[in-house]
Amino acid sequence: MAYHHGNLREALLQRAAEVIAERGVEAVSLRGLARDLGVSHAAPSRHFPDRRALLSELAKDAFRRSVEAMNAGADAAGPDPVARYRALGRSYVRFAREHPACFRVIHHPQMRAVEDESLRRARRAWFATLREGAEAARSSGWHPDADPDALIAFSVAAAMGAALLFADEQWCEVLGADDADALADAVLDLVVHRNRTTALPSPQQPSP
Amino acid sequence: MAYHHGNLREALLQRAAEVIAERGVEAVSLRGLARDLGVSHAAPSRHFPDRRALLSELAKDAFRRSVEAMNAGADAAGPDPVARYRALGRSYVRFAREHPACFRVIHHPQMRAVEDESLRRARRAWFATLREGAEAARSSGWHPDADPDALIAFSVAAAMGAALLFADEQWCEVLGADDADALADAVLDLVVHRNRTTALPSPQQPSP
DNA sequence: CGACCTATCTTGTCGCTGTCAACATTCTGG
DNA sequence: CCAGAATGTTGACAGCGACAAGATAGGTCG
Repeated sequence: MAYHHGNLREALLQRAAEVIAERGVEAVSLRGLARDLGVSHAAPSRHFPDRRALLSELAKDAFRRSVEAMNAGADAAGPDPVARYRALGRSYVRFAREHPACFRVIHHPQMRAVEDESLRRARRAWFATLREGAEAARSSGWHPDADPDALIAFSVAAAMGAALLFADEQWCEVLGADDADALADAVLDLVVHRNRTTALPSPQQPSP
Repeated sequence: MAYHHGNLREALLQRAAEVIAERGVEAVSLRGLARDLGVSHAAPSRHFPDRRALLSELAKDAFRRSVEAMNAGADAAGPDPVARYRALGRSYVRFAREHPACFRVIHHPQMRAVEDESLRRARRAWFATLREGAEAARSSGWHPDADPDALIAFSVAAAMGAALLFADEQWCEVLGADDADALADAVLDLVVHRNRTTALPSPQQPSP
């Protein structure tokens, strides 16, 4: 048995993600992770000064991966900005559903108080991705008359709210969603619904 | 000094709400509350078997008060179901902004796992309030062609997302909202925006 | 009045946690 | 090869939730 674990840092992050997925963020304890990995109770402190730092690292990675997923979804949706914007939101909700641990740690109250600048940057990058998508969609006929700031705030609220809802088993049950993915898509259709009060210049759009 | 506190239960709830507003749900500890109130560390256990029970009680009360606020807002908005529905959402966001402790405890991850039946009922009552408002609005011309279940889910997602956003100082800053209340109203306008693809029968509506 | 009962609060204890300090081992670069 | 950095261990301390046993107050009924 090696004295050095070899890759304790990554092992801690991975095991923490498992614990979060199984029993929530609250159930993550540095000592518990150390036990699970067969190292001494203070070993994690060599890689993360405190519990928050570990969760912060997880959150940072979760933001990065969710942005990747959103961009990939948008790219797969083709050139139309509104379609891309819808795919952005859809990808975020899917990401939240497929990676509950990531989503939970991102939105955990404890993470709101963290000062860590790199985490802040990750959060801002996520926001920027959504904002740019919303602005492009607006330029392309999505609520062209609305206040841009309001549209962005609406986008963030809808994305977070939908992800919160559909990543939560209890909420899905309350909503009576047999097929949560389908219901999530229907909700996104309502978000992205083109505002027909003004004529749309863009010629090609599969009427929703 | 009386041996009996007299009204320890209420004092605990009140102090816990203060702590949540100041430092978040995580900062609430039974021992800390006991210290603040000048009683012994085990005194709270006579009124709440464990920490969860205290938070659950706070959440229950928060649900009750938010439903009251929503109903009051709707009643003040007059008879038009769409206007009432919009007021419902607006009142919820305002409630979240004015009572951050209530909102935080309601949506705290730890509260999702609670078995307490009375808490479940309180949550369902909140949901029912929003659902009925959404269904009435639909009957009155709000997205009449959309799937009712999707409309309800959209309503819940938008309400939770908007409240999450506008009850959070950091998010308000990121959104660049000088006047968060005004921006929240603009977001709600986007949510409640009448779908003009179908003619609206109702005669009186202040076009947004 | 006094015995009793119940609700309430206190004291003491246990195991868990995060965090720090001191020490041990392994790895690595010069 | 060896000094220092990186990594892991051991030990300790305070704070926490939770439980058990005992103390005190308020009321009830003889």
